Amino acid sequence: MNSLTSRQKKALETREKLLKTSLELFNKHGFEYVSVEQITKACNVSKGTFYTHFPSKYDVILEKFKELDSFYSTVEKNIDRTLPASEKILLLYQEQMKYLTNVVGKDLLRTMYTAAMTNQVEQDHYLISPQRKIFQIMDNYIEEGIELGEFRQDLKVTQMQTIIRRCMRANVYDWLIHNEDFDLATEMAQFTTIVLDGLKVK
Amino acid sequence: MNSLTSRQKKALETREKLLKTSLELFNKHGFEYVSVEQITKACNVSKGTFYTHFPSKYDVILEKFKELDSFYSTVEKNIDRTLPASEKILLLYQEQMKYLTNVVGKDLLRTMYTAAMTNQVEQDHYLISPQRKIFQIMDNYIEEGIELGEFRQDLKVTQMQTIIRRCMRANVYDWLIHNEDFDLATEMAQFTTIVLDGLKVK
DNA sequence: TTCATTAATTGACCGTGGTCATTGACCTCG
DNA sequence: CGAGGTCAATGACCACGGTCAATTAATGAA
Repeated sequence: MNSLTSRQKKALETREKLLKTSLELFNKHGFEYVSVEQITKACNVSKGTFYTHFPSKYDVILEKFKELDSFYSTVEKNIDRTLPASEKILLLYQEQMKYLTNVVGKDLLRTMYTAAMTNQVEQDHYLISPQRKIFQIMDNYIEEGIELGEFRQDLKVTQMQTIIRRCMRANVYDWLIHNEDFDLATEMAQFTTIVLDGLKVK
Repeated sequence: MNSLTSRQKKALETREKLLKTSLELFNKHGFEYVSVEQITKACNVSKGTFYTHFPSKYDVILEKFKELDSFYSTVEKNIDRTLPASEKILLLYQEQMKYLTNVVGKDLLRTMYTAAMTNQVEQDHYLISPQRKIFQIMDNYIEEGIELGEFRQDLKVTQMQTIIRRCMRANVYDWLIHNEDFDLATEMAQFTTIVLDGLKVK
């Protein structure tokens, strides 16, 4: 079962401590205002140690986002299967936006959206990876909507998927660059409704 | 007319030299790979001088974008006035995307989109400032479309404007985070068509 | 038990964007 | 003129994210 050597266990402990402390400090003071040294000092390790566990300061946050997947699975189960695809999509996004607003927060989200542009390294960023649970769920809804004649049939499925995803990022990005807070869930619903309207059979 | 003292003239010269050199170097090596010191050395001034003329490395780029406005005015004149509003909007965006792709380039654009998120300082970033010429033109088209019964009347004008603008940023942002190049103008057209469809009277 | 191998940890070090007290050329006005 | 003020220019300085050769200690084969 637990086939870790004591060395590996210790390393994992260090990693977890760094992760936890980082996120705590980010939440408290904001990502930009927390230095790596501050984190490592709080953990009583050296600066270099941080980088044996995480490729960069940004990558710590990715971990937080990967947690999200389990959340989406829960949401999916609570969505009435008999609803039309477009409404399911709206509901799923609605829940996601609430989560992003209330749990993740503008600061971490901003960091993610920035990293997606600047970290040219990774072939493709998590933000657009089709592996993401939420996209898989969404894709099912879209296929369903096409099959049941709710959506137009003249567009490729992949095109539609791209559009729906882009829709999401559009609202989040705009939320991030507006200092004046607007309600992300509401805006998302409005915008997405219009796009879905454009995707429906006339 | 030219009421500048010789000191002010010299300062302006320095500023222009810095601006020109910066943009040249950015174009040649990429924004991230050009240091402020590199720029100032090429201009035979000290590092500090750069910061008497520009608040930050990013801000140099803003200048480049402000040039854009004259370009939009030209485009507007070449658009057939008798076309429906939705087509005018599409054409204008089309031209903008070409310009961004061919003249501005991914690198500078990415910098802009990043700065919009990170520079919390400014009340509202250029990217969303309603003062931008392109938005003013767009807004006219939208009002026209509503008045002439092309667009739905149940949405506020400002809401529609927000949606159309968000539409633009959505495609640009996605273009920036996809390493795999896609044709920005084409994607923009597809996406915007669908949104405009959702905005039209049924 | 011994000792070469392996991997986590260290912290001095680098280059960067940005700051600011200081300088001195130029401007202004008596 | 000339003195006092102004402001563009300077460059040493700072803090930060990130690197890496050296160190340390756990591991496992003989």
